[in-house]
Amino acid sequence: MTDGLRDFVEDLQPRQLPPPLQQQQQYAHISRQRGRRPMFGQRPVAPPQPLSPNVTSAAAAAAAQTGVADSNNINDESIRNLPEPSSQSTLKKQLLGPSVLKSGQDNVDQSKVAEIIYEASKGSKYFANESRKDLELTKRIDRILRKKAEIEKIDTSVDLKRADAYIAALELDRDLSQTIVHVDCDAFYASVEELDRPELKTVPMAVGKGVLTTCNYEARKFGVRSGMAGHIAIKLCPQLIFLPLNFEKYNAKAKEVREVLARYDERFEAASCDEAYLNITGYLAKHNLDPEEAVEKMRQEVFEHSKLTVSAGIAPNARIAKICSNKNKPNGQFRVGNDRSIVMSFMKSLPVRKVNGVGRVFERELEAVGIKTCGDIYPLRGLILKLFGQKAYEFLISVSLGLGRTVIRPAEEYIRKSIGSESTFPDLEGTANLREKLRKTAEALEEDLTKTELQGRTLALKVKMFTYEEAIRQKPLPYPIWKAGDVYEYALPLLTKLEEEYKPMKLRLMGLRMTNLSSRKKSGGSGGGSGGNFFKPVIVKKRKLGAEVEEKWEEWPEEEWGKYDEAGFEVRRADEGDMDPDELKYFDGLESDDLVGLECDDDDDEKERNEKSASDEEEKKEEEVVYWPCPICDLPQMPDDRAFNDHVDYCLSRQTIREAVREGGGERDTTPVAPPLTRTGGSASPEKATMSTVFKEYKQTGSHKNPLPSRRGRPRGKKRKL
DNA sequence: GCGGATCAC
DNA sequence: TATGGTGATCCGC
Repeated sequence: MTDGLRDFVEDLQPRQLPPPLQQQQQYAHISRQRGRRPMFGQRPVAPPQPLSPNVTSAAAAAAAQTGVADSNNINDESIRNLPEPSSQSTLKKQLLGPSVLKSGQDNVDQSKVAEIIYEASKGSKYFANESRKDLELTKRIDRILRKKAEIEKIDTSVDLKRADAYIAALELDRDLSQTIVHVDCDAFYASVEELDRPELKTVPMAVGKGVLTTCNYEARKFGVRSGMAGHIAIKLCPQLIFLPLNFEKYNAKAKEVREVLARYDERFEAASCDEAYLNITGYLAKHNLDPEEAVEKMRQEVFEHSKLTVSAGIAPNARIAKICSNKNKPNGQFRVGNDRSIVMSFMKSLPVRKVNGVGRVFERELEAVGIKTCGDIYPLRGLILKLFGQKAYEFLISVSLGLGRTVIRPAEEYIRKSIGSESTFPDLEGTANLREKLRKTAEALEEDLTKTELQGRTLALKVKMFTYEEAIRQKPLPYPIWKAGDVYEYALPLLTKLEEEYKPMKLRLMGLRMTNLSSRKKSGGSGGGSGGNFFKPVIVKKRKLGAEVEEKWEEWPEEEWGKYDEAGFEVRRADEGDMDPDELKYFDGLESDDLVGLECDDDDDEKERNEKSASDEEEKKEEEVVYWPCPICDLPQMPDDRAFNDHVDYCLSRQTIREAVREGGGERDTTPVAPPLTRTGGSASPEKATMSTVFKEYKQTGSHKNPLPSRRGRPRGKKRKL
C-alpha cells in the first residue's frame, strides 16, 4: 500500500456530493464504505505477461494440468454437491463473471482464465454458493426441457398462428424514422484516473477494491474484468495496480462529457454515470448531416472537451444502439442503418447474450432449448410463450425483430421506486451485534432519505448469511417514515423474525430498503408514490383478463425498463404518432392471455385473488368459454362485445394495409433477409419487408385509423406514451 | 403482497 | 485472508 493511495481514501471519506442525476446515486454510496482495507500498490514482481499467447504463471500452469478434463476436480469435498461432471463447465463459465462477452477480452484465452478463476475460487464459501446456484439452474433447465418435450407432442399450430399475428402487429409498429445513439465511455473510471496519472496508461490498473469497478485495457489483456473479485484479479495479474474510487472526479468528468452530448440532443438520457442515449434525428435534419459523420464529430468534441474517449452505437432504436456501442470499443463507433433488412441481418447472427436483459441465467436457459442467437428465436416462436411466460415471450419476439424503444428522455423524468442502503462486513452474529448493525443501517438509510427528501411506507430488511444465502423480510407501515429511529423500530421485528427462522444467524451483509415512496418536499416535486401531495402517481394497471384496462404497463425490458412516466409528461418525439401502439398490443395481449389459459393473474384487485383455486377457476373457464371466431383472421376471440369489435377493427386495418401492399406491388425492400422471418403460414403478411414502408405512409396520413366505421369506443383512458 | 431470483451498471 | 451496492422487474406462491 502506498501513503498516497491512503490519502486518497481518507480524502473521500466524508464524501458524496449531490449527484446531478438520479442514476448516479447508485454509485455514491460506495465512497462511504466502511472497513476499508489497505490498497494494493505496485509489487516487485515479474514483468507483465498477458494471457494472450501463452500463460506462464504458476497458477495457470497448474490450471492447465487440471483442466485437461473438466471432471477431474469433482472429488473436492467442497463441491460434492455437484451432480454430474458436465455441470463443471457451466460453473466455470458462471465464475468467469458477467462480462465475458464484453469487449477488451478478444485476445484472451478465456478457458485458461476460467481455469485460474476456478482454481482460485475452489473451496471458498462463495464458490459453494455458486455451485448451489448452478445446480438449481441445471434442475430448472431440466424442467424447461421436459416441458418443451411435452409441448412438442401436442399441436402447436394455434400458438404458431398467434405468434405470427403478434409479430405482424409488432411489425406494423416498427419505426425506422429515428436515429438513436448510445454513447459509452471507455473504461470510464480507469480512464479518468489515467488523465491524472498518465504513467498508468501502460500498466495494468484497476479501480475499486474487493470487487473491481473497472480496469484499464492493459489489465484486460490478463483476463481481468470489471466485477471481478480483487484477489482473483491478483491471481490473473500479480502486478495489477489498484486505485480507490473517487466519485467527485468521475462526476466532474461525466459532466464534461454530458455538456457535449447536450449539443446534439438537449433531452438526452443519462443511463448511468458513463452511458447515455441520444435521439439525434432532429440534429441531423437541422445540420443536414450523415449519422456517422455527426457521431464522429460528437466523439471528437467529447474528446477535445474532456480528454476522454467514448464509443458509440448508432441505430434506429435504443436496444440496437446499445449493442452497437460495444462493437468497436474502445474509441470507435458502429452503425446499424435505418432499414429493416439491415436490422434483421444484424440480429440474425447476434448472440442473445449481447442483448440487454439476457444475463447468464437466461442465456443458459435459452441455449438449452436451442436459442443461441437472436435469429434462433423465430423458429421457436410457437413454443416460447409456454416455455418462458408472457413477458419473456414478448421480450424475445421483439428482440428477434430487432425492435426497441425510440423515445429518449432525460433521466430526471423517471421516478424512483425504492431507496435502500446495504453493506457487507466480516461475519457477524449475536442478537446485540446484529441490532447494533441494524441501527447503523437505519442511520445510513435515513441519510439517503434526508438527502432525497423521500419517505416510505414499506420497509424491507435484507440479509446475506455467511453462506451467501440471502433472505428478505418486508412489511407495510402504518404511515410513511424516514427517521432512523422509526426505521429501526419497524425493522427490528423483521430482524427477530429472521433470527428465529435461521436459528444461529451469522451474517455477512445487512440492508434496509424503503418502497412505496412519497416526497417530503414542500413543493411537490418528483418523489411519487402514495402519500405524495402534488404528483400523485398514475395508477398503472397491468393487463387484466377480459376486463377493461385503464392503463397498461409496458412489457418487460422492451421499453422503459420499468420506469414510467409518473405525471404524464408529454413526450414530444415524433415516433409516437397517431397509431396507438397500445391498441395493437392490447388485443394481442388479450388474445394470448385469454386463449393460452396462462396464469395471467396480474390483477390489482385483492378480491380477485382471494380464491386460492385460481388455477382451477382458470381451467374451468377455459372449458366453458365459447370463443367467437374472427371473420378476418379466423382466430378465436373472447366472447366479449367490445373486445371482439376491437379485434375485428384491428384485423380490418391490417387487412387494409395488406391490400395496399399488394396494390403497391411490394417491390421495394424485397431482399429476402432473415428468411424465416418473411413467411410463415396463417395470418402473417406475405411481404413484411414492405409493410413498414407502407405503414410509414399510414402514419403520415393518419388514414389507418378506423378504416371502417367503428362500432364502439376504444377503451379509452390515458394512452401510454412509448 | 411477499420472497426469491435475475439483471444492469 | 477471501467475491459490492443500488435499483428495478418478474415469477411463483
